Amino acid sequence: MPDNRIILHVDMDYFFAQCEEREHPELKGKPVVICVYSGRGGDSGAVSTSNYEARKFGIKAGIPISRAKKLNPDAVFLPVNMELYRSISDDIMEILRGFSDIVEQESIDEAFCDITGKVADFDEAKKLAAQIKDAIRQNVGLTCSAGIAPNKLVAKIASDFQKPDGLTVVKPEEVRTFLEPLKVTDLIGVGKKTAERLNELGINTIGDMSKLSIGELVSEFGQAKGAWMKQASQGIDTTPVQEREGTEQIGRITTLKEDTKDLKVILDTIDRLSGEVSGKLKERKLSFRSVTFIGISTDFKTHTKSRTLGAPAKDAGTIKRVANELARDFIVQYPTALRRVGLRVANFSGEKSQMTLGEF
DNA sequence: TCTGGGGTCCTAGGACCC
DNA sequence: TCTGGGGTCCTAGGACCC
Repeated sequence: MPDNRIILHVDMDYFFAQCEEREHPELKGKPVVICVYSGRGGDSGAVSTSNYEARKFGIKAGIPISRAKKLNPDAVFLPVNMELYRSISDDIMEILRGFSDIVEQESIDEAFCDITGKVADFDEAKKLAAQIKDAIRQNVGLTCSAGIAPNKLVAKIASDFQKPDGLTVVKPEEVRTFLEPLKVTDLIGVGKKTAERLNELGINTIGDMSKLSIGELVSEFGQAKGAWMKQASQGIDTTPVQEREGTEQIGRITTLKEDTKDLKVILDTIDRLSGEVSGKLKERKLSFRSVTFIGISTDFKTHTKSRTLGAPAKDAGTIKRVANELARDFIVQYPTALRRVGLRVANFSGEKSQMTLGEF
């Protein structure tokens, strides 16, 4: 796929917190912090999202709630309300579908649109993006940031470039100069670990990275990743915008009231999670073939035990039974206290979304 | 100041098959 | 004494993302 495409990335601004501001207008202008409480009592848990007022105090996603409270005790702390966010997300995706034939929802608050067939050039694309932003503001009452570029990789970086309520266009001839000064972690797919290794090699910016040979990158990061890094650093990305086929896995994970090695506590928790997972499977009319037990030890290391069944299953009983066996095996193998336990099913069959026939 | 919960994608080694 | 090559599936773990 040559890069003569026009790709739009839409990213909602501080989504969860903005949803709460919409529902509770009295919150506007105050620092708002959306929290995931662990259930261990008090302020145990982590920050999921915060609005820009809260970010001024250093309150950002991932930090402990207790720390956020020290940074600003007067901020408004709210628990996540996923149902609300999901329904608002659905409304936003509907609007995007009205403007673009191909919409790939990337997460609850982000999507790519391939608007190549909708506009003649990047100037028209910019006008269309402005219309989309208006439509979302008018109909949903939220602001977002948009990025337009010849591919997904650059469009995503562009949407993040000016926030909130931004609109950034990167034309094909501007891609290299746009990327050059940015940090390597601005490339989606380059995280903390990869950045550390790059920094050790004296590579800090995407421009630095593009000067490494493919051979150097491959010998350091392996064939697939190295080759991808060379391309990405030059702003080359040919992955198509595609409707997602449906989810690949469904899981539930929870923090235990206290760290434990007690098999009974773990099995009781697994029973509860099995029920929740099978409920989700039922909604989506899916059968699974593999079950994974997830144990996170007190040192925050993740361990898994999984099993693939000979034939697809869909009932809560099977999940419960297999998960129980896996949990027992796990306890024998890792005689370590657990902080969190989880369950995941995958290898789905059943109501896969239908093929789109319109194109043929 | 103690650290949530939901995902996707990739890798490496071993089993197994032709 | 030396002993192919390719493919797929499964398990466990890791990096990364929101």
